[in-house]
Amino acid sequence: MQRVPGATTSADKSDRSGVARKRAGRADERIHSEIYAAIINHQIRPATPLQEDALATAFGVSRTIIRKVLQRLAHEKLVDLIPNKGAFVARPSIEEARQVFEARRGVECILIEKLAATIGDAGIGRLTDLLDAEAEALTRNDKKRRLQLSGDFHLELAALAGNAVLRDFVQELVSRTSLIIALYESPGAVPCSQSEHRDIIDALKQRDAKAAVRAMEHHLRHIEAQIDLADQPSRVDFAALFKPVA
Amino acid sequence: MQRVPGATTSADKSDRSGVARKRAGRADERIHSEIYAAIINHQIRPATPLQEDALATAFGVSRTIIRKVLQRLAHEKLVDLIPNKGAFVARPSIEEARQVFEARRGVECILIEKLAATIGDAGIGRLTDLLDAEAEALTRNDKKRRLQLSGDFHLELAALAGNAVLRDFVQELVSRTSLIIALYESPGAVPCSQSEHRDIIDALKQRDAKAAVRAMEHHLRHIEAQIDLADQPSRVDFAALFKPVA
DNA sequence: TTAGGACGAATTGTATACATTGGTGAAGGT
DNA sequence: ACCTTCACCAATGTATACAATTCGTCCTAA
Repeated sequence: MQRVPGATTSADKSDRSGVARKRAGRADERIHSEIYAAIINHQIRPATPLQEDALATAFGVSRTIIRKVLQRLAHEKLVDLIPNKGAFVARPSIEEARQVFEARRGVECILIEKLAATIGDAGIGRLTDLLDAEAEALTRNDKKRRLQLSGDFHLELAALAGNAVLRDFVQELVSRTSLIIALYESPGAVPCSQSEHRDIIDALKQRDAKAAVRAMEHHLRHIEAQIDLADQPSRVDFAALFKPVA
Repeated sequence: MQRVPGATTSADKSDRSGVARKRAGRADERIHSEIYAAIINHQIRPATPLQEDALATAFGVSRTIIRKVLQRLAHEKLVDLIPNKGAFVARPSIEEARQVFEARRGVECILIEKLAATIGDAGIGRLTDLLDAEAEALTRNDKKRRLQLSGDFHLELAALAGNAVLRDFVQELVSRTSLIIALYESPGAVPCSQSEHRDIIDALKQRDAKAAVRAMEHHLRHIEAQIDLADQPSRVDFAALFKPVA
């Protein structure tokens, strides 16, 4: 399609002449990353429709690619794919949120227990760096970046444990958590994670597995508590509410 | 393509006359289930190429559908998608197998600990039924069915715990385990699971969380031990082996 | 006036045509 | 004889054409 010389939208895309022309093979990778980031960073709200044609023209590819990306995002539970209706940014229910947090407590506590026994100074350094960046974002009141870095912290923990399977699980759980926060966070949410992340690092430094697990569990329960308060903001079960009198 | 009247395979597909016409919308569901089952049941060996055209004609659909299914299977880690080469039944490495088992120990032990506190008689009944079916398959020496039921047992455990997120994790881990077994099981593998599954149920019956966790961990380590023995059966690192003398 | 249905626009679902890649093997030069 | 080169083939990657569905709108009839 980019052989039509007049096409404006695809013009800048096909203009990868001089530069190392990005092979098309990884275009869907890039598109996935961009949409993924936009969802995680709350640039696209839950329930937002993701129309195939609009995205296709926006990225200068055909719907084929977009559909592939949307399917992947659906598998990652960031997108709801409703047959014949379209794709929408996922809108996790309260119950789903509960289960995500329960899963996080389980998986991340396992990981941190393992980490406490195996982590080296390099690993602690990496975590400290993230903590510092988070602190800096806090002082700048950069909420987006804080959320991002807070997720990265957990991601790095998972990566350091050296189990790709569990790392992938945590990645999915962390991104789903981001959606949950977008939906349910109360306006005056307390900035929590900073000190709690420090507690986790401190426990790891001393190779105190018990304390590390306790810190992690407390941290996750704290996050959950902040959203659990807004317990019934959404859909009412009209069918049950307006049950016809028999 | 299914308008060719003589095509036998697609005949029942285009025959949407009398019976409840299978809506095309779920055709990919069915195809996924079939390929999934074939991989899990060891009817297709690891590294087997899954050619798009062949599958498309086999199922009487276009490559579009097949590609969708293959992508999903790839995300489920049952299929390796190699760019410009094709799809192949996944061939998990030894290290990957190790990590899958580690993850299973972590996740399933969490689940069973929760279950010990919450399971009801109905749940225990369901598990017992599966155990009986497994025993019956054992006497009939029906290996395929035993493998299937053994997986179902763990699946049911995960389902009973009432956390869809963790259930999905276990489902993925169990199916990946099936691939691992296909690759690495030693010929004279001892039929283990039967009594160990019973141990787990017994512990659950008595609501003994500690014992249940112990039984589960022992069970999973036992399975892993059976494959771990065949530790270097496969690819040799020729680059390292025949390193040129410097 | 309103219930009901038919048309139409918009959007997704599927199939097919075209482009591109990777490999195999034959031809030709060294 | 061997290595290189090139052309062809088969299979995947991508775009597009076509079919099917949904939903809003408008028109008609009671």
